[in-house]
Amino acid sequence: MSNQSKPVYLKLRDMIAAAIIDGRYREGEMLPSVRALAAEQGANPLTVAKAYQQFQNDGLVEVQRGVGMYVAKGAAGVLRQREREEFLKEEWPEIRERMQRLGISPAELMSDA
Amino acid sequence: MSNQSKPVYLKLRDMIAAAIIDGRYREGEMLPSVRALAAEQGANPLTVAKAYQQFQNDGLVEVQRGVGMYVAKGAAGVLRQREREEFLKEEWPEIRERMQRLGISPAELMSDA
DNA sequence: AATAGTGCATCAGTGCCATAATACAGCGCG
DNA sequence: CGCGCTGTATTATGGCACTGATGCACTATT
Repeated sequence: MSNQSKPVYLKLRDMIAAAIIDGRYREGEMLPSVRALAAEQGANPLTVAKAYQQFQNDGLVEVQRGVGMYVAKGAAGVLRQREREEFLKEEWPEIRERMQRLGISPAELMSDA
Repeated sequence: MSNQSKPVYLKLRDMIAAAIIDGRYREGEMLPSVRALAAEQGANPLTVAKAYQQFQNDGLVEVQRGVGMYVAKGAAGVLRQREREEFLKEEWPEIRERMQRLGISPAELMSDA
């Protein structure tokens, strides 16, 4: 679902958020430059910048102009907590309702790791 | 998630599909007319027509020109089966991965009815 | 100073979505 | 027939989000 018709900058945003939460981008470390990530992902630098901007506004990354962007202290925790609440409050109720409608029992989903 | 920035015609499509699966629009029964549903939902008749069209192409509703549209026989089953497969194959893996990342255990969500 | 790397702002182009205003075509009923 | 209800086709238009190209401002390094 997330890899289909979703805007590129949102896919990038989720990708970056996941990397921060998972610790692949560690706190205090430098993030990939706009141009570098753009080249790596085959996207436009501006699109990548737009993805980064969301984190700047929330203070989750600190910008040093002419240098680069760094993961702020505590960003991983804040991000995980925020997404957690968002998931439980906004997304899960609809998912649950949908499963109920489609007759999908929770048991059959728990099997694999 | 489904009620946010999604195009109107897709929201209507999902709404109608849910109604058919739940049996609120029963097989053989007449669907709300394009104009009626448009007025009820505060949407444009053309947008409603666009939503209905998806079902016509799949033969899930039968059109009697000048009369109205009827839910085809077996539409509910086909629809539920199709959405079921789509959910299990496309959506659930990503949901599961996300839950894992956020540290949400499936068990705590399945409890209530 | 020169250079190359950062992020950022501005402007423009493109495509999808939604709407509007009509007009047309088929059916049922009085 | 005449009226009113169906769905459908056409064309045009405005809005909005996404994407993109270019150039500028800033910093570190040499």
